[in-house]
Amino acid sequence: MNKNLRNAKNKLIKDSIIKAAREIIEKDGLAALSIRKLAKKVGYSPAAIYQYFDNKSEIVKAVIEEGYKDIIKSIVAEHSNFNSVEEEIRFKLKNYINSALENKYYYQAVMISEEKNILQFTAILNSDLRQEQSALQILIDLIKKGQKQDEFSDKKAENLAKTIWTATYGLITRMIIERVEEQKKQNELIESHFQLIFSGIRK
Amino acid sequence: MNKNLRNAKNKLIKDSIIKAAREIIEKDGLAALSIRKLAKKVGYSPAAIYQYFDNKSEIVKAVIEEGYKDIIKSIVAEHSNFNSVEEEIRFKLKNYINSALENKYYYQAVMISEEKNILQFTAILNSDLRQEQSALQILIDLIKKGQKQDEFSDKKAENLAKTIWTATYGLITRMIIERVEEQKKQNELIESHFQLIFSGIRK
Amino acid sequence: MNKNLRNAKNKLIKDSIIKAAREIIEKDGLAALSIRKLAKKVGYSPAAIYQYFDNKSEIVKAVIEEGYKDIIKSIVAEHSNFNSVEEEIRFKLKNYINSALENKYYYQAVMISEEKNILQFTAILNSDLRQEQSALQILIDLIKKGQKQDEFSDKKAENLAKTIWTATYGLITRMIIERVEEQKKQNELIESHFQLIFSGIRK
Amino acid sequence: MNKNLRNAKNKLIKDSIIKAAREIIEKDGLAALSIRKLAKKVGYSPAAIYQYFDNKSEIVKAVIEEGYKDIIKSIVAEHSNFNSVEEEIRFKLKNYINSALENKYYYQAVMISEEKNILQFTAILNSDLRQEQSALQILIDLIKKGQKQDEFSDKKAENLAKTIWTATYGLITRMIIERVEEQKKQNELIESHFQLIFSGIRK
DNA sequence: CATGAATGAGGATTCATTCAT
DNA sequence: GATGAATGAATCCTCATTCAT
Repeated sequence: MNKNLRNAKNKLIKDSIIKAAREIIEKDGLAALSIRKLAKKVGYSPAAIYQYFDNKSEIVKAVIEEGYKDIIKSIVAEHSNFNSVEEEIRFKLKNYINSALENKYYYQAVMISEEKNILQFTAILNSDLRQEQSALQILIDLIKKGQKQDEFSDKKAENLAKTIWTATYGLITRMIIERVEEQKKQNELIESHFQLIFSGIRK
Repeated sequence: MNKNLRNAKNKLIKDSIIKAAREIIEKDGLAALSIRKLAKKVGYSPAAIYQYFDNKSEIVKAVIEEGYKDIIKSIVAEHSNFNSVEEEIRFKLKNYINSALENKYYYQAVMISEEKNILQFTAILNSDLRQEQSALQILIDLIKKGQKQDEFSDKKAENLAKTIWTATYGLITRMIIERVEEQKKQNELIESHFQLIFSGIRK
Repeated sequence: MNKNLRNAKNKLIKDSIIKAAREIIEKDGLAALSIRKLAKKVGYSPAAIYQYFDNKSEIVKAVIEEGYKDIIKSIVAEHSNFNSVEEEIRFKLKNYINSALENKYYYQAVMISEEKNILQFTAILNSDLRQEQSALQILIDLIKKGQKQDEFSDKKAENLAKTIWTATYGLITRMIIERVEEQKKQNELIESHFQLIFSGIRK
Repeated sequence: MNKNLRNAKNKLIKDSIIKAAREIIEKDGLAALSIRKLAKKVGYSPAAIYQYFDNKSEIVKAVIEEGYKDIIKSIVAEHSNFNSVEEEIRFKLKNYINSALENKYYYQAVMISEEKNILQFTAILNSDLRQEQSALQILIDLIKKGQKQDEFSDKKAENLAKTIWTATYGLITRMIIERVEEQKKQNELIESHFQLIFSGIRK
């Protein structure tokens, strides 16, 4: 159908805009994203952008949504069999960390933003802001599972999850800012991080 | 000497500019710092600012350089007698967290910076960058003390310190970004954070 | 005939565009009329509009041309029996004023226009421009009637009519611009206006 | 003094901006006034304009204020001895009308505007909007004077004044729109207008 | 030493209009 | 006939920076 074709084409262009926006953010930070720069990168006039998005903030939202999905995927990623819940959480957090480190500046730009649009995806602590709770919720569920299996101690799962999450965020961010890029060093830090966490919650 | 006098005066003015800039950053965030606003606050013309700093980014650099010391002070602050090393660490970290939360935007601006001059103060993980290791070193020393007193388990003190530090940084940063401002909520999160850490290192 | 059919259809669409434009003007003022808004309202694409009108100003012209007749109708409206000519004039002017106030922005757009096509309908003073003199002529005739019946003084009827007309136009326009919308206030002003006029022409 | 000189220079430029703005308005209407056009006309960059005015609306306000003063002056203009209040009012209104006709488009642009900034000067009917009531107040005072001297009938002075004013506004506006430019015709219309008014209020 | 004046570049949007399809 | 896509020009406004004075 003609209409389908058009929709597809439309989506293609939308995607190319999002991609360009993401690249700008990754390279120069969220603050550097301007419609003009974006349009130039995509090869359109600034006005043309508005045919695909209502305003800048819609673009930002789309970029984040799109991009955050990727990061979240890493934590949702199923894996056949784990010997313990700890192993499962380790595996998922590791995935998340790697995924974040592969998109350093993008991750940072996104996580630092105080725009409502974005906080709705990134908020961990403030549930008033959060809309999609997937990431945190998954962690909470896993902890509860671990508690049921008598693997973890009986602290409030939500608090544990939040704490683990902020701690992990801190680790990732410092690694990015301080340019810890050597695999070995990264792994050492991550391992140390996990050890602290899990000796903290293990029974 | 004439020259000395001039230098002194020059430094005085530079300092007043830095102070004003810091206040603006703290009040409205780094993005809100403009030369015009700054000049107005200092009582000079925008052009005059350029007699003391080459450009805006020099000012930002100076502000940040100038001020991390304040934040660090909070952790050095001596306090007479503690019943345990844990108590001492809790006390100092709490001080640090409070100090950071009292200077939210400023703290964030400082900690996010990737300038070498600044990383020299703020780097936790990358010892190549760090020059003055005070903050981290204090924590390492405390952990070692706790280990000697058989209070803490025998993991590598430096790694523990780094992990605690990045975790704490993560907590602070998320509280700032997500505007967790209620005292009660803050304390709950901080307590949860401490519990995880200390059950992780306690013997 | 095919051609006739086509023409008819064409006119139908043109009319729907004009109608939509008029509604926009009436609702938000002439300045708010944009092709996009118009197209949306008619259910066409902006580009389609250009198949029926060369450009925006043609549309505006058409809207205005189309519609003054409506306003004029209000003054022609017959009414059975009046006790005096004054009463009749009052009745008709009141009708006219109300009709104008019900189409505020539209009325204003029409009356302000300096297009020849439109002045042909709206001109009061300049008889060179006026073609259809209905509105003014009616007033002139009424005044003459009043003079014959010894109700009005013997000034030149045409001048009186023009003066009454411009005065009424002034009243309406100021009420629109200054948003005098309360019925009571409107009536008070209109009554005061009539009193001045009629004590000016009564014998 | 240096400062005085600067202030004077500053005022000169401000005035030149106002003058240019006024010319644009007179030529193409208020809607055509843009900062860019204005800057070009004055020979400055758009940004420079903002050194003299905070924003566009301040400019518009200044233009009106400045210009409306001129028009108002005409009505305030003292004249030695009048034989009657009627004569005085006639004289002042005549001045006002002439002054308006000398600045046709400017007058129209100003009087048609619905911006609060401007209505504050131009509002006649709606005293909520009006701030500087000079023009209307003068007329009210004159009417009261005429009533005291038993020259005018005892209708409510404020209503009379408003009615006279809106009527006069209507006359002026129609003369402008319909391009009644011949002196003789203008005078005839004005005279007819005055006759209606004064036979309406004379005792 | 200080500043007022000036600017170019850039910020987000909106608009009338065109043109290939 | 109709439209989606595209654009250039315009809107107001802000900013860091420069320079003559």
